[in-house]
Amino acid sequence: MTTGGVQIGKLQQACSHCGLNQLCLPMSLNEADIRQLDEIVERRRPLERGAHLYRFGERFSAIYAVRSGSLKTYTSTEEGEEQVTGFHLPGELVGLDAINSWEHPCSARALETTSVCVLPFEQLENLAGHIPGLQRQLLRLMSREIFADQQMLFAMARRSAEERLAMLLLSFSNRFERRGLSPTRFRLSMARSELGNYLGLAPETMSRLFRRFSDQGWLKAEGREISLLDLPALRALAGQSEDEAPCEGPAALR
Amino acid sequence: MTTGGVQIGKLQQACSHCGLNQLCLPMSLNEADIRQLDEIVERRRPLERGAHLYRFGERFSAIYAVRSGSLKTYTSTEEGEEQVTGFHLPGELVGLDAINSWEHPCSARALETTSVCVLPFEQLENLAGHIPGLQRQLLRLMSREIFADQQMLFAMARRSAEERLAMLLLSFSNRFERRGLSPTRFRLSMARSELGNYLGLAPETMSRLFRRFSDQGWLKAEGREISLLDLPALRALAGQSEDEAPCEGPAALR
DNA sequence: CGTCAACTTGACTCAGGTCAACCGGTGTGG
DNA sequence: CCACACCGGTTGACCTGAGTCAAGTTGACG
Repeated sequence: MTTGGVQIGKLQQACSHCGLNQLCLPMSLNEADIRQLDEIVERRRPLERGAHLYRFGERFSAIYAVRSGSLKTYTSTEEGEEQVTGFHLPGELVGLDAINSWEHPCSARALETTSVCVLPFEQLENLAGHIPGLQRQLLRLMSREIFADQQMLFAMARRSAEERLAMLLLSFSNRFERRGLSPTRFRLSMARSELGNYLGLAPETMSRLFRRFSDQGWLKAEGREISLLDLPALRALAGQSEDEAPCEGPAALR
Repeated sequence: MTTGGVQIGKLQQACSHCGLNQLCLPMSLNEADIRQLDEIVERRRPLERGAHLYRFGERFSAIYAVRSGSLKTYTSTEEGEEQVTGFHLPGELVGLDAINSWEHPCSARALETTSVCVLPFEQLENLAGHIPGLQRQLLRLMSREIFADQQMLFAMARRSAEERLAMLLLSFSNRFERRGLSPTRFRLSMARSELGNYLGLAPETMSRLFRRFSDQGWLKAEGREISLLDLPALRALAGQSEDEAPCEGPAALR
């Protein structure tokens, strides 16, 4: 047992036993392929709240899958402005934006105690060349990220503050639901101001929005504990028709 | 010779002779690998201005590389609102956002007479499994797209209308320059209102911005013919420091 | 108990949207 | 060949959603 971000060994959970494997990279791989993937996955001891997984400008060496907890990724300018580019929940990959330049173009920081699986990129690339299903899944996940960013772009360009918040809440709702958790009651691990930053809104605006939403009876918010009380109303606001498959479409919003 | 979108044969230019091959997928492949890539590339007769390369909801079968001309991609809601998600110049790939769902989540339409190379996805995937350099380049280009979308997100969330326009103009400038064209004089193939839509701005605002920019002596605009007269001023506005490598960083903005 | 950060609330401001009128080029059909 | 319509663009007047600033309030934690 050593200090630092040192590997703890492949003792416990392998991908094959991980409850998230149907959301994550192993999705639709067979037993043997998953075993090969397991060979290259490193598991470190968890990050503490506020700790960085990587920082802007660091050399890229691996992509990461969130195993438990949550992360935010953000860029910052010289002037110190910060822009949150995403919140990442268990089963989701981070670091895909660094493949191009081999440098992380943003930083990733734990919002709570968080453990990740480390996927050393060169080995992953190599393995993907041998396992078509893995290559495909990697491309799919990157494609999904592109799509999600475009949805978000649309939201930022054309949607009002209310609509954006509704979309974000539904996005969380869907992402919790996919993991088998309640789609209507969940605890957010980030501050209002971080949500606001992500949506391009001032913290004061967030506060007013939450108030308006709970006055309308659409949700109850006790601090970071959220209950969504009227999904149809939120969907209507977010511009999702009632029957729209909530797992595809705008719901894939990050 | 047949009608419709039929293949015209691999007569003329193969990737190996294409002037864009250092921007496009073949980048950093060797002769032999490029030949294999050439095997699967289809080249159709050009799209006319206004014609669709694909439409929202269509089954995904291939990604496309722009060879000449230009495209816009856009999503539209049931209510008929349209949101431009990108402009695509020669050497750039489109359709990457469809890999995830096997359906195009947006439409792509030619802004002028445009020819594209068709890369049937299953064959491309297969080939990428055999040619590590190809797989890597594909991942790189997708990664770059993710990064560019995030830059754009940042711009939409935190930047003023002026700053956004400056960024977009510099993006075009850089993209023309990479192709060996003038970074300061170019013809845009899209309407002001399409630029505005992309940036989340009303056409009236675009008009006022162009006026303000030319009053300041930063550019001259005669219709769609643009001359950038003061790159440093535009860079300052866009938040790029003078010496910042213009080919990486925010310049990769699409 | 004091401190600090997250969150609220209210008052005011302003960037950019909306609406309406108008201009000039271009295509079209009589 | 001309009249008309249409589209993209421009300009002005006005309005409003959300940012900003300032002053609390609440809650967690040492």
